[in-house]
Amino acid sequence: MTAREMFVKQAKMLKALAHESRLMIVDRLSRGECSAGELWDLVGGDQSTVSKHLALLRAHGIVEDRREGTTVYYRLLTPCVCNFFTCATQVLKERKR
Amino acid sequence: MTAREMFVKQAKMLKALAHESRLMIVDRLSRGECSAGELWDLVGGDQSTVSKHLALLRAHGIVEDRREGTTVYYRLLTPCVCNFFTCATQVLKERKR
DNA sequence: TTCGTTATTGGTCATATTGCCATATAGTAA
DNA sequence: TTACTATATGGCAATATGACCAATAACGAA
Repeated sequence: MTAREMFVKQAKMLKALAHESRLMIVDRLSRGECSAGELWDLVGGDQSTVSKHLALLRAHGIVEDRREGTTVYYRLLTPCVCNFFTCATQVLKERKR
Repeated sequence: MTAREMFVKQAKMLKALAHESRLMIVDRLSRGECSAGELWDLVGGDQSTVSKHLALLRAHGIVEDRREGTTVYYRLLTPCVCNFFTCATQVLKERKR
């Protein structure tokens, strides 16, 4: 893989995370599995909008789902995405100086 | 600051990074200061496009510039953004499993 | 089967992002 | 001043993204 291809992949990953609602979802999932409904309660707005955010995260391999009856539970596929929060917090903190 | 506001800020930061060309720029700057022209050579495309990417990074406090004659040098304002690369690499590696 | 609940998908519109062209600005040198 | 180099900005068209509404699908219970 060329360096450029690597940057393209990384950019796609970042884009998949770079949204307020999706960050909320990831943050919540970092504390454990959670149903789509609960995530909707958390994020607000239209239910289909939240579902689409989940679909996007799924498409990028950030979350996985499992169905139990009518309920779909989501969990982080790669818990290390939480490192992004640590990074982002650090950067925002730096900026204040 | 509410949790939501925090997510909004983090999302903006991630968006500012979430582009192939801007990642290339940040990666290059992580190895030291560099002129706009050199960054253009690196990234390719139109000069004004690269300039706009730089302006965006500047607007988000990710890079700083300094002018020396007609040349403008850029550097990372918050070197810790490099942590994002480490994170992203980890996540992409995890996905392959 | 039909009903009710939960979640996803399709359609559409508004807005944001990106890239290129042309132009403008900042600085140096003659 | 003019000419030249290095960068930045304005404008526009193409594309991408996000939010909502409506319709659909998946499942359990009756």
